[in-house]
Amino acid sequence: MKAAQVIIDVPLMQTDHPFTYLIPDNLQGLIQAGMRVHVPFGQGNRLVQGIVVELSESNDDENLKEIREVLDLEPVLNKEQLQLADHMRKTVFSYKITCLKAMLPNLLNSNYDKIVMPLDQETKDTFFAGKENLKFSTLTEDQQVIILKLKKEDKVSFEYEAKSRENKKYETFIQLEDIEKLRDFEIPTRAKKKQEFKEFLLGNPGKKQVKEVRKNFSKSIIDFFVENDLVKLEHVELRRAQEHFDKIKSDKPLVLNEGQEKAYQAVINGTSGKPFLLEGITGSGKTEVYLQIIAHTLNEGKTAIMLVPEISLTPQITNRFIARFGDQVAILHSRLSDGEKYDEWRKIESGQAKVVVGARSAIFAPLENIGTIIIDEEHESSYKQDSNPRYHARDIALFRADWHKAKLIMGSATPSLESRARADRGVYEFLELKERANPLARVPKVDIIDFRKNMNEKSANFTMQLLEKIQEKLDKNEQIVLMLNRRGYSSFIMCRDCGYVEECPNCDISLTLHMDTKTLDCHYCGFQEAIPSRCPNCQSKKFRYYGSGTQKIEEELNNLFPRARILRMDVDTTKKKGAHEQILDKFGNHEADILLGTQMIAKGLDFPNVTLVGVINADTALNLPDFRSSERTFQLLTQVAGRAGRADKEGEVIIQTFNPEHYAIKLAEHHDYEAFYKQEMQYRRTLAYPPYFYTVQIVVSHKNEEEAIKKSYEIMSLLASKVTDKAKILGPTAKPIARTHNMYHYQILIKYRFEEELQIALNQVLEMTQDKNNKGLRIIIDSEPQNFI
DNA sequence: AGCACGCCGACT
DNA sequence: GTCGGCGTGCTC
Repeated sequence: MKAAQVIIDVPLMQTDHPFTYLIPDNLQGLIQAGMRVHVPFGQGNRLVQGIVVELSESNDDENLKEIREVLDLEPVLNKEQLQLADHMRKTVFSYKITCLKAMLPNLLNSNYDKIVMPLDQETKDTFFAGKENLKFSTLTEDQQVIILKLKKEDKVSFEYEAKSRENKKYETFIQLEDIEKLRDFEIPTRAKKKQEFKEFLLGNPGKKQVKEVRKNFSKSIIDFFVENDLVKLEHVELRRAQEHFDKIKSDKPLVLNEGQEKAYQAVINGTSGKPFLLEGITGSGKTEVYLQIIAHTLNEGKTAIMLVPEISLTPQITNRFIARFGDQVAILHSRLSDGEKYDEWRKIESGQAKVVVGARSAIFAPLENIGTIIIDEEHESSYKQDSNPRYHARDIALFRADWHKAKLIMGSATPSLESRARADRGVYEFLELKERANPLARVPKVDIIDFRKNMNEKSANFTMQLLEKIQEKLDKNEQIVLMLNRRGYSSFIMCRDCGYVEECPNCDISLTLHMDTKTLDCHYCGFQEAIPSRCPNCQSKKFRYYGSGTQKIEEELNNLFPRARILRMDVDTTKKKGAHEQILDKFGNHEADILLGTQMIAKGLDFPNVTLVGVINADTALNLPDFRSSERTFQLLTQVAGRAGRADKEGEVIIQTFNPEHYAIKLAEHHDYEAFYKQEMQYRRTLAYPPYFYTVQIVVSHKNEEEAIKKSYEIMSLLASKVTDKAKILGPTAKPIARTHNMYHYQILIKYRFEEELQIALNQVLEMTQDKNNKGLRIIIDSEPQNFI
């Protein structure tokens, strides 16, 4: 009999393989690989969603269950995506279903529920109050407990339900059927409203929104005309994020300068099949090159994906794509609602969209015939997903570019060392943009101020130099961007008498002070409490705020420059949907003089009136226990520095630091990426870090600290026995934040070059979690981790 | 995960 | 003597 191989939506090691289901007669011929189905699973035959990965033949098996229903008319995953999932399963150490689901919009995942039905009259009359059935999920927790008891007593039965959440938005339109027929249709003169509607229709024979018509005419009037076949109602599928598109004026390609033209030609004429690394200084006009490459791709009848880091996915950027390519563009944004994401997904899937602009997950866009994939700001660590499946968009891009024989372009002003090194070895083709696109815009002047030598009694956060510059720019009515490097650095509350610092009860970190909500928050587990009025330890009232959160700096700025208008942009002020854009719009319209924010202001903003960029604390990230901290600091400083003086006005940058001699800071002063690259490579070589070595991190967590330690040593020796002596195993060590969510975390880092057995060994480690004497053990395997904190 | 089967303590 | 607690194991 015909059967299908189905991957079940139960993300566990034991179920991480295809299950065989028979295809019942009524579904014969309807099922294809890549479709979603509902299948009965387990002894209770509860319905779960699954994805058909293959059709097969079953010879005898009457032990197999049948597929209950198909959710799609067409596959939602194509052959390429199914293969990609296979590839991911081998490389990212997460379950196949998790990989598959990463490629689908959330709305295509089913919700599960149980319909409860009473089996005897008494139960029906009492608990069900006469109703035929109840939805399990609508009951309170107490009621659910009662139902489970009734089930045991055989007084109720369950029917399992699985429902796709898929929903499309429709708009109803009125369409006039036949104008002659309407004209001849007689309406009694007494029916004033109907007469009026007839006149209205004759005057406006085109298609009209029911929503609009209903403002003047009631539903019964419209129904009367529908019943008499004078008009018909049409349900038209609507795209939820559409309105926005219509407002953007289209534009024309700009003339490329020599450098841009060279890069453009190299890409479109390239035949080697190698990916390109485009290293271009800030303001060198990379985006215009991308736009023209995409235009070329579209001319060839192919499609394109453009990846941008989430924080740079601002209207400023997306509008440029919409202006150039109009309705062929689909934007995938993490701020979109599930419905909006689903609409964009379908626009792509149907072939209507040819250019997809989006953050990390947009790399899975269901485009056919891809000609170009571009990854902008290639070095951004946000391209690596830090939850399952832990994929790097770059790796997915390599797979897809290979499959489609598409051009892959990775661009950055400060490429990741991994990519830059590959360009050196000829794995990537190296392209450079050395001039600014606007020849009038000069490279900003960068001043490094040594914090230690320039203490200021007026302020703990600002040197005199920076304060004077701010005043100077304010006097000239020019704008200022101030960046607070908040990584590993935030405000906490400490008792002056006994030194007590309030810590999270679940995690070993101090709580962060939030003045706006008057609370202490844990940034890891979300724990929140009111600021205590006395020290919980010694009852003293002398609390002091330490550290410099943006809120604190804002307050200080308000005192120092009472007349300056200040905008603050950080996680707290951008939580709300659209808040991000609002703040930037306001600043762009010069409704504020100073924009104060965390790293999010460093990315891709372009404000011509900004002539001063101040970095309040350049080096807080430098001290983090992460081998990429220098690289990150250099990238960040180079990026913010690029924010100053992009138009005709000269820009100035002031960097305050405690480590003025550090190469990451000194080389940022001269925007010297190549020198930084050379120096950092030496350091990576001596310490055997990427790009000289690959890394894989194993995090072992358990509620009980001893258990966590014991298991991590077990895992370490298992792995040690499988790798060659060329691989280096570090740890196990406690994670920098050893406890979060009431779990203890230990990590092992393996550095290696060629280890054939490693992948198999790591999968064995994953299987260990399933062992019954490893209850409560959680293991995360992260290949090429981006963050070590 | 979620459900069934199965083996031990406190109740009619 | 039974009810129901949750530990153990399986899911096409």
